[in-house]
Amino acid sequence: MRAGHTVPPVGTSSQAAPIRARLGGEDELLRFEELELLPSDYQVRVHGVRVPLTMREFETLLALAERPGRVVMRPEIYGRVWGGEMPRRDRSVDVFVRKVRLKLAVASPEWRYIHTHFGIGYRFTAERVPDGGSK
Amino acid sequence: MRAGHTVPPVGTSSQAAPIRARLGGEDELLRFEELELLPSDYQVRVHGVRVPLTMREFETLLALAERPGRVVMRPEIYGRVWGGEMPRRDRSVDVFVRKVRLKLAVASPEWRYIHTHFGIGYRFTAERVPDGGSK
DNA sequence: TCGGCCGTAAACATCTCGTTCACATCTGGA
DNA sequence: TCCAGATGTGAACGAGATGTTTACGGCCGA
Repeated sequence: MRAGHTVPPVGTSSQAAPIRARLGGEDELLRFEELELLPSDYQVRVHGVRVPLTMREFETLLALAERPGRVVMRPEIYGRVWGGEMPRRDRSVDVFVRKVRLKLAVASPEWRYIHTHFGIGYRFTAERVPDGGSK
Repeated sequence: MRAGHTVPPVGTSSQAAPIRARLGGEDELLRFEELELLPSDYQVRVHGVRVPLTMREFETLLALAERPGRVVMRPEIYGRVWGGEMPRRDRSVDVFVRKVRLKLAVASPEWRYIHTHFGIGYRFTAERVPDGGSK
């Protein structure tokens, strides 16, 4: 599936297309501003420091980060991470998006990565936090 | 339905036919001067900046933008967005056209996109604002 | 065996948006 | 010019979506 995804249709301002560097023909490296994702070994780093995401958290993040700038609907995220149909009223995606948001906010306070689209889903885009994180 | 729509027969002055760029065989991109519509994930952009439309607002806009230069009657818009018959005296379409107009005016002040045809309906056409916005 | 980590689930809190109504303004015909 | 209907405008409300917190139980390594 990762093979089929396309570059986001529009080159948004600060949002750069992910840099995919092939290392050894297997590893993949996704970069978004301060964030570095290494899908091959479930790692996330900021400034070289590891962000302690669990398996599910990482997969949730990856489901979004693979389509930067695009709105991904919950059922799609669910299918990608948990597999199968998303049960009605299931909140798993929301809960894990929150967990990821928290950990990313700790590691990279100046940036906001996951954005909510009401009634639709979530969108991954690196955007600078307005205030700078003083709050 | 989006598949069946044709380029509008009307060769309005500044109104260019929408450019539809297929990306990944799924995405669709409608362009009208500064406006970019991405039906696949409910996004609208002006100069790369996202216009924060809600679901209904987007659908209302899309119902018009899919037929640029043509006058679309309220019942048709209603059926496309809300589904079913439009109740007598219903003002939903009007209210949402206004909301869309406001947001588009903020994002793209130099252009006017939605035009009223009294007693008939609305027409989507990108037209430059005469004065430049100072009214 | 024990303790900590993790995923799940449920409940509560908060926020957003669609709907609806009331009133203002405009249009076109009489 | 006047009137009736159409359209523009602004705001309040409630339902539902999303955010947040907590508790529970299983798993796994020490």
